[in-house]
Amino acid sequence: MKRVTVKDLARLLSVAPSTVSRALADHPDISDETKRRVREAAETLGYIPNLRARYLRAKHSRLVALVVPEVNMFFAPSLMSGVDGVLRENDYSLLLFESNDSVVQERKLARLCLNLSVDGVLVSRSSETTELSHLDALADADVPVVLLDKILETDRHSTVAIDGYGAARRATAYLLERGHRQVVGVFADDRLRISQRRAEGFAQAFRDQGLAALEPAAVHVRHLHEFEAQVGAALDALDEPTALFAMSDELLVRAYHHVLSRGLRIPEDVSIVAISDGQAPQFLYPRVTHLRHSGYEVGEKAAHILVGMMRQHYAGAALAVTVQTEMVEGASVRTLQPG
Amino acid sequence: MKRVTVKDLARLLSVAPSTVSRALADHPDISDETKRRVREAAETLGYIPNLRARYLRAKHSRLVALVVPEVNMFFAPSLMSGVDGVLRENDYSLLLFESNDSVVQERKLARLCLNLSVDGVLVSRSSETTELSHLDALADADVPVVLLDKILETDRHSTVAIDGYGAARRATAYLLERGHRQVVGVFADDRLRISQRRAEGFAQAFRDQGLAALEPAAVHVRHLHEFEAQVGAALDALDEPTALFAMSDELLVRAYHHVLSRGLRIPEDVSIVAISDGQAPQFLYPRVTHLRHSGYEVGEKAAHILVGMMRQHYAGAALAVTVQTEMVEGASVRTLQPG
DNA sequence: ACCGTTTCCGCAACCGATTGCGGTGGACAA
DNA sequence: TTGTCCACCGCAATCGGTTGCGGAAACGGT
Repeated sequence: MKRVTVKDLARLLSVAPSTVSRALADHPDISDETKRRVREAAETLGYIPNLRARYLRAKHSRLVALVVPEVNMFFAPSLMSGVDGVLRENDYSLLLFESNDSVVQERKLARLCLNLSVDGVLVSRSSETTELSHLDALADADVPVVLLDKILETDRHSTVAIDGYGAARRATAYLLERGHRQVVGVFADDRLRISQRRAEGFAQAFRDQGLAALEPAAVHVRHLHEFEAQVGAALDALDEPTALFAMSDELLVRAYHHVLSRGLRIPEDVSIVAISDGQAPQFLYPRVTHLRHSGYEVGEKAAHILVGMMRQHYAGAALAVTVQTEMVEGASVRTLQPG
Repeated sequence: MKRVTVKDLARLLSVAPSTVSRALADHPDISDETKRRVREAAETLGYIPNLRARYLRAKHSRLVALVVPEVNMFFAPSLMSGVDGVLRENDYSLLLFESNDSVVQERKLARLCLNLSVDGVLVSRSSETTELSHLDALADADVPVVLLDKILETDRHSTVAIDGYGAARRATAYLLERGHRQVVGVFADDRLRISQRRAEGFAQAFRDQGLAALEPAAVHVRHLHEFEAQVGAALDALDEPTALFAMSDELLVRAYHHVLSRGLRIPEDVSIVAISDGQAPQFLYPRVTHLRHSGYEVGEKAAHILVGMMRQHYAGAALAVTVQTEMVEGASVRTLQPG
């Protein structure tokens, strides 16, 4: 069934397409009688306005692209929900792209965004991405870009991310304050800024407690399939590890499984804390004490900033928003008796 | 910075826009010399083709909408990845929409798809959706629709879903064959076709073993916050429950936590099996025996069918694809000694 | 020298809308 | 009667491309 267009309506009613357009838009230049007739015809013929045509003319698309490294079960869903909610409220539609953790792909996608003339782009960078030059083309074309979650320091684009440093520091302090000394920190790829920052927070917590002498055991897991081997080795390297810190949900659930499969109990033998969005800690047993950061909130904030930029056709300077985390106590940490 | 258009290039080179267009498309009517000049100019001026304009003219959009009830951490991510992969291969872009489990929203989104003239739609229906009339408008406009995962029987649209009935039946049989008799089945909202089918498979397994007399204990959890109460009651109602079946990951992780928090051990006190996409069973301890169905595969298949339909501008009859599940043994089930 | 082919390119319409500007016709005042 | 104003609507351009058709120039053959 061919779609009905403004021209079809115009022909049927023996008026000009422009009249139909204006009538539908309730323009004051059109008489009530004509408006009525046009609306009626539109209704009975099942006229469906073509937004793409309208937007082409208006030089925008009301499309926003979200580029993520991969849609994994941790974090991505809540982030996407946050973004989606804000965009829907503002009548934007969400284009989802996966970069599969490849810069090449990320570059292609940036290009595609330009080709589709999206109004704005949200990027969570791939692990391969070490510089942002491929986003320059977007900025050059006046397409606002906001980096979220997995960001890179930059003053060209606004960024939204959690305070990973602070969260790691507080989480680690939580363990140290309860007498833990033999702590293994589990981090993701050390080439990621996000991992580096959290590892710094981890180390800083030791210094805060005057334990600088204690070399903190930090493991950086580049590939998940090496998890068992790496974390296992780190655990073995310590005399008697009593606690473990995981910088993300993904690492937390693996650490959880690893610890239990070693025959160790939580928290009797090993205590665990993590940085998490709070879902996994809920269904693991015992519930895991964690510094909760809302992916939803990160998505929302980033989307809000983007919407603002799109509205004002580019606002002022680039923002660098940091989302704070909140401590949620579970039952995964034991307080050690001194001695 | 204003974007360079075909007309700009044409003006600069003193040729017609049509010539530029054809040169860029490598049309045989254009001389090599002209093609060279055009390409060079396009390169130096940083010409970026506007796909929306091109597609408008071509009467398509290379946009595919994916409508899901909610982007939760279970299932949705893998499904989306599967869809995304296939679409990307075929040069379609993915529009993601959340219906928030509301029919009203689902209806609005269907309308939006029409307004944006997407080339195809993938729908996982909301829990409120009991009939598909709001999708008729799409079909009427020759927009192919494929239902996936959370489907509804229909002969108007193609569907892709897993064999929930068979999976539930096999999973339950697995327990019964190992001597379990006091089995609690945990299901989602009983108004969902998907829950009903799985509950049927659950019940059928009992009949298969000649245990029809044994009234199977099936719990339907409509709202997650009632989980503890409902499943707790079901467990209490049995003399000595020895096993539990969960129809989804979401229910599995909650059941896992619930069982452990009761002080019961897995599998010594309670055995667990589930239908799952295989992620959660990997990081729970012990690993959970499950019937694995790949959300990725569901997404892929649905996307493939859709692409086929879009290509041939509507294929033949509606397909009803059923994705089979595969048994993955963990260590969550104990074999009971008779007596 | 004449005619048929090629080669190469431009005109103008089109996709489906929106919008600036100009024009017609009627009402009404002078 | 003439002028003015307003209500109402259409023309044509525009967004940024693609494409059917036709035509000019060059070329080749006889």
